[in-house]
Amino acid sequence: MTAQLHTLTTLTPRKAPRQARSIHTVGSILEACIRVLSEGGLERFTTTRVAERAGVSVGSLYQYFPNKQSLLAAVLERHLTHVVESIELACSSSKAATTDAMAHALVDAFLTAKLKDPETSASLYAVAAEIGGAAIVTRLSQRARRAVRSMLATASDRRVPDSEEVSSLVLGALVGPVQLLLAAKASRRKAPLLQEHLIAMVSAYLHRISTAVGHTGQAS
Amino acid sequence: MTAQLHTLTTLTPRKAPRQARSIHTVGSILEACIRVLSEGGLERFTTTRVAERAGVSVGSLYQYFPNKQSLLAAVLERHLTHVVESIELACSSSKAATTDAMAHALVDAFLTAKLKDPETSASLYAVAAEIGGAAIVTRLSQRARRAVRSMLATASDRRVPDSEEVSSLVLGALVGPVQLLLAAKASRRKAPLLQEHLIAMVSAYLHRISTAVGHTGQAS
Amino acid sequence: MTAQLHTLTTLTPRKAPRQARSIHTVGSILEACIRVLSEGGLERFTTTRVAERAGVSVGSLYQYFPNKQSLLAAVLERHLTHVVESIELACSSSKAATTDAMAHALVDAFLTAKLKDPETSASLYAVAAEIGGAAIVTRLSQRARRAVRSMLATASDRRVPDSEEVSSLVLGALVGPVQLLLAAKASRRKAPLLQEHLIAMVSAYLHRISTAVGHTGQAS
Amino acid sequence: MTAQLHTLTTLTPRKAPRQARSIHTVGSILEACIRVLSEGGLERFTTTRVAERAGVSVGSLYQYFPNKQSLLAAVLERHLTHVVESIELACSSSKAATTDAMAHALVDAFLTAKLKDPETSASLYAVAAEIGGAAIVTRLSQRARRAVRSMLATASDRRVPDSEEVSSLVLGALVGPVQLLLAAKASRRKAPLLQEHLIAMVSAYLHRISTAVGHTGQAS
DNA sequence: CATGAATGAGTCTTCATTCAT
DNA sequence: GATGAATGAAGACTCATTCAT
Repeated sequence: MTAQLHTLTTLTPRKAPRQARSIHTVGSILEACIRVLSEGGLERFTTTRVAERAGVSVGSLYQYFPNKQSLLAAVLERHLTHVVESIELACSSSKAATTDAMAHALVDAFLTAKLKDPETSASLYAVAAEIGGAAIVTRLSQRARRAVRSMLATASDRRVPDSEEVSSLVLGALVGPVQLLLAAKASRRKAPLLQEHLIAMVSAYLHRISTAVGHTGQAS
Repeated sequence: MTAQLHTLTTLTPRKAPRQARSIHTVGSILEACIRVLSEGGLERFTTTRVAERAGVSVGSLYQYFPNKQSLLAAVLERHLTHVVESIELACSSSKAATTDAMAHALVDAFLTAKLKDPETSASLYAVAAEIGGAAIVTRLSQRARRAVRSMLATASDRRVPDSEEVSSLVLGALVGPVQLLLAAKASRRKAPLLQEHLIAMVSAYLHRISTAVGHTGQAS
Repeated sequence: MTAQLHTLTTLTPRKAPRQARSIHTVGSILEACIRVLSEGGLERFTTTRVAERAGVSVGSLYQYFPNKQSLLAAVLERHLTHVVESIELACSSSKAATTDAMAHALVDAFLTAKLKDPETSASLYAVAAEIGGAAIVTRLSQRARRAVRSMLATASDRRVPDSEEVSSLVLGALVGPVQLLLAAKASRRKAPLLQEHLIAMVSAYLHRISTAVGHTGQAS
Repeated sequence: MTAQLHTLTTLTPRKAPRQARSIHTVGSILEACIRVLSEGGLERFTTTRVAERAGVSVGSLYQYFPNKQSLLAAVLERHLTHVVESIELACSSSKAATTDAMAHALVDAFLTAKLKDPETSASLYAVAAEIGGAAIVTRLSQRARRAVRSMLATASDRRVPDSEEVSSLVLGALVGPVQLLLAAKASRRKAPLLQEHLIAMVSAYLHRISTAVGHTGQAS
């Protein structure tokens, strides 16, 4: 944890791996990051340990990542990107659906993405809370918000007010409960029940803030 | 960030400060922790710096706290305890109220407690995500859940199903959006709008999962 | 040899040693620097080795010197300051003397200072040639030039043109031969002969560029 | 700056480049050394960087030079050899001339060689001060001394005592001032003035230590 | 022969913790 | 009890050198 981590050094990978061997190396390094992170948290996350776990030398690690911070950034980015892409997919697939269907699709996508590898998700919270992590979170959550917002604008049954607040809140309402669940390490078992309630909550919220449209719509 | 932090040494303060001077010392140390944390994050959090900021020597610091980890634990505990107590107060004050009033009171209490000192709240997320932090979070969130749950059982207008899930979800739904807000460092400005939406969401959710009771109940 | 050494970090000692113990520590660290430098040159000069030789821990070393570079700077500065002060003393003592006496005093002072501890002098050439070293050399050689210049202005027998060039050249003419001598590791033995020739050279040079004054002056 | 540099492995190029391509490669590597040295000093001098700048792979570099040290040795040797050859040429051209002419020719040759590429000269001082460098300097300065000595023996106007000391001093008197000039980075501008003074000094010195010969000799 | 990915010993530097004063 | 100098284990990162392709 030297001072350099705070200076705005490049966090992007040092060289794009072209050769098959390189790709494999980078891949196993990122895998190792996750493993090391799950095992001992951010505190036990050292470049040496990552290299060991990845089966490469520290030197090789530094050939692809300029510093420790960039490793964490890469892992976090990869994970969040996956989650956001799931959300984006769900959102674009649910365009012109009812708000209930949207709530269902969104919750489904988020839970599936987040709980597929609970260990990874859980261990990345610490990374997200770090100095460099916040920026990544902010950037990607914005992408997710945009997706949600443009989906909501197409709801077939109701007119949802088009505000930044709504998508923020919907996503936040998903993030919070899941985080608490993961912190308690009781993920798998409780997931189905959580899903049901989350859908209820999002759906109810959307009803509450929107107005019915079409021939047979009714207010909440 | 050395290994010592992981050995499960005592995290509780070394001695209960009885004398006035001691109480003051401990207080200023904890204040210093917050300041150091806000300034440089967990990464720049060192015992030396805390002692400096607190105006005491490292030696004295170690007289009251057995190790660095215990400092962080104490700060996190103090903060979360304050938040939970606010929630408990709101919950006990709102017993026998309507679910809408409950939603209002709960959101109010939580937002007030969390956004009073946004810097502190924000910097403690990293601490909470650390290995030792999760336990504290889990423990105190349980206390909060219990408070919410027993409040909901007394709702005057509706019968809310008495499940662990509901209180978890309600709290989670508060935690998530606030965390995203704090991460984006846009706390103060957006707070009122967030409050309104959070109340709407919680209230709508409680309506959705509950059934009306009494002479003038109506379905959601 | 990490990148930090190039950034203009503070090279001044970290804290002024007040207590007796501290003074001793700083002293032994500087002594150790010299020893390490003589033994293995700049290349083998590592903070660990210096600490070892000084009989202190690396941590202590870093309590007094912010980084490796500052150690080198301190040693070089100390050595050159000593040499310059010898020169200044000789110059002020020889004011109003003849140019021959001046040449004699100057050469004497310089040789004595430089050859008292030949190992130290020799090992510091590498340090002087380093990035940070050049600045120190330039600064202190300027001080020496000023001393020489103001001495020459007072010559009793001749009028020496008052130019920057002259003092530069005189000093340079001392530095060069001594450096070659030290590089050849044949210092002690050849010193007396060198001294004689250096005096001859400086004296002849001063005669050549100056004009006689007083009742019986004659041109060179 | 690792330990390997000290093991006394061969410092001579690995194979004599016979083929045109090899010659070119070696040449560009040495050029690259100079550039790298000028840019970042000895500290930033790495084999990777040299290879990069030379447009060859590290592997190729190691085909021609057994280790990093040998690169530095080669560059220093090349530079000093050039300087010495200039001196030798001047000395052999000035045989049987007057001491004044000799002084003039010598100073001219030295300054021209040293100040042609001031950056190179300046950056090589650090190399010369390194462990391996001293030997090269000593060896080549001996060659220069020999040239000067045998020139002085043929002076037409004066009888210069034939001692090792004299040539040492004359050369040292050139080296010192030039080094100080280069360290101050004020090379070009001050060069003419320095030249004049150096000639005056060397010439005056030679007069002082020699005796006039022939029909029209006069004392100093 | 050329390449450049991989290696890992070795460096600097920090910081939690202790303990003599 | 208070102090803060001393400790040294541990971590991030570099770079000379090798060798499989």
